[in-house]
Amino acid sequence: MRVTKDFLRGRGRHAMSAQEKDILEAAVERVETLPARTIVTHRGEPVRYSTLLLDGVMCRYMDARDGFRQLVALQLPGDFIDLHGYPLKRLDHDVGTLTEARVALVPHARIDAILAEHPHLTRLMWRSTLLDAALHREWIFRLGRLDAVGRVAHVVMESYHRLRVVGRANDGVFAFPLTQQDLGEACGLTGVHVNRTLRRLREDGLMDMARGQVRILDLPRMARVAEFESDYLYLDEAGGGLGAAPPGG
Amino acid sequence: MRVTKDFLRGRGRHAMSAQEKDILEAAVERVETLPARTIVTHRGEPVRYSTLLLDGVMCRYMDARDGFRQLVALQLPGDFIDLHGYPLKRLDHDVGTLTEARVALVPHARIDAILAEHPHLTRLMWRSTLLDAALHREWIFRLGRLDAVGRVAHVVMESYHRLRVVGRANDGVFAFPLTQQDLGEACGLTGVHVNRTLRRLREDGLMDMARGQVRILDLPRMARVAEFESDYLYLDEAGGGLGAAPPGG
DNA sequence: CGTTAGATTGATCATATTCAATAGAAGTGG
DNA sequence: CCACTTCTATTGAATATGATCAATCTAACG
Repeated sequence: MRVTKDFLRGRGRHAMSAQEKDILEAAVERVETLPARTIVTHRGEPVRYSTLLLDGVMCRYMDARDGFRQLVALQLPGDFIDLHGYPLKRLDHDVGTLTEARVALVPHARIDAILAEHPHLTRLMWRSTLLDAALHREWIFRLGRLDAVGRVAHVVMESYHRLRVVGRANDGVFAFPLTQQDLGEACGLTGVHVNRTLRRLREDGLMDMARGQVRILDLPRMARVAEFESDYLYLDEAGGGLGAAPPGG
Repeated sequence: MRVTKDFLRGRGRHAMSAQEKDILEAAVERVETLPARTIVTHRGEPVRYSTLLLDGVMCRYMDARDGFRQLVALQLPGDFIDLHGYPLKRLDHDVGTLTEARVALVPHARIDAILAEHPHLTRLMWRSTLLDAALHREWIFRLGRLDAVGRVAHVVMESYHRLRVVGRANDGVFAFPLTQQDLGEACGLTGVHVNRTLRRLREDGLMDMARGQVRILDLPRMARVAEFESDYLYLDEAGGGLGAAPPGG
């Protein structure tokens, strides 16, 4: 199985030529499996590799003084997690696993080579980091403008759409192995309040989350309470949207 | 005056060679002045130019259903505002001015040329978009984990540090022409509550904001209540941090 | 079958919102 | 320079939302 199979899948990957896929594949140095609930990169330390998540759920987060943490991103299969670390050389946040995770490691030196020789592939990698930035913005909106119900519904909707394009969700059902505490850390809420919020969503027939599985029961109403519009995910639309066709295939 | 004077100033610009500065300068098609409180780019519409902010304050924001808006970024002089639009081709948010603004426009076609020929400069531009992403993450933290006092203090501290590196702030004093309403839209608070929060900060001797000017009176205490650590701004530190020296200069 | 992490519920408290009114500052036209 | 308008800032009272603290309860697992 090719390790870059899910990278940018459904989000601009069609613009990648077969040759470019090979180049990216060859940039992977090795594949590792990380245990659940492990810190992978600490804020501030120099990074020399970027990580492509193959399976599992990881997160990026920042710690507050009171011991609580704030997730700033949820990373799902296909995400080139810390490609940000390539131009930045160090990260401003921690990276960790939530579940056991299988990752492919790409040394920055090999990315240098891609930059020097493959402008179109460079633009795709650049693009993938900007998809992250777009998610960040939506998270800002979520935290700044939505109430608890909206926030929880929003994370769930976002995760659903992202998992669907990489073949891990269908008909509103998907594995979502976060605790209510984790969800709270993503939504700026306490775990207790997430619990009450989930009960509300369940009683209203919008969704249901139990034993690591989410079932969205009413997509239109979920979208409404979450003020969710999927355009910010840049899922492939008719006409593509990446400009010029890729070279070489 | 060269229009790219403030681009990446204090944030990795030292890694740019004289030749690279010329190339970037030449990529500018024209300079415009935009009136205050104007929408520059609408969510979803295709973008063909990216905008370098020379003077003034602009913002990126998203609208909520209830009519309120959430700022997702505050753009200050030297910012290459919507370079994000280059790999993405359309934006997921609106861009507008808060004050009158002077901007330089760079056609995407010219960025294509830079990508094809200047990998190091490409990495710098990529980097500049990732500095935005780092700010986004900090905003998520701010909204998710800080109370009103912390949030307001945090925006102010961030703006101060950013304005200082482009020579627009000194000794804790700087022009900051946002209304309390604007500040609320950045902090996920109502304008009314921003007012009460500013009063608190003033009465506690931390800072003071009036008639478009901020005076930070106690930097250490401001940093504490805002849980502010400036590392995420990637201000130039000893040793640089951009890896290999630039070519050609 | 005990252990443990996570989920659930209740009671109380803190923080920010909402609604409403008033005050002040800046800009406009006479 | 003043009257007028408008936008912004300020304050109060009532309300709503989510946090905190403290118990259970439940499911998964050795």
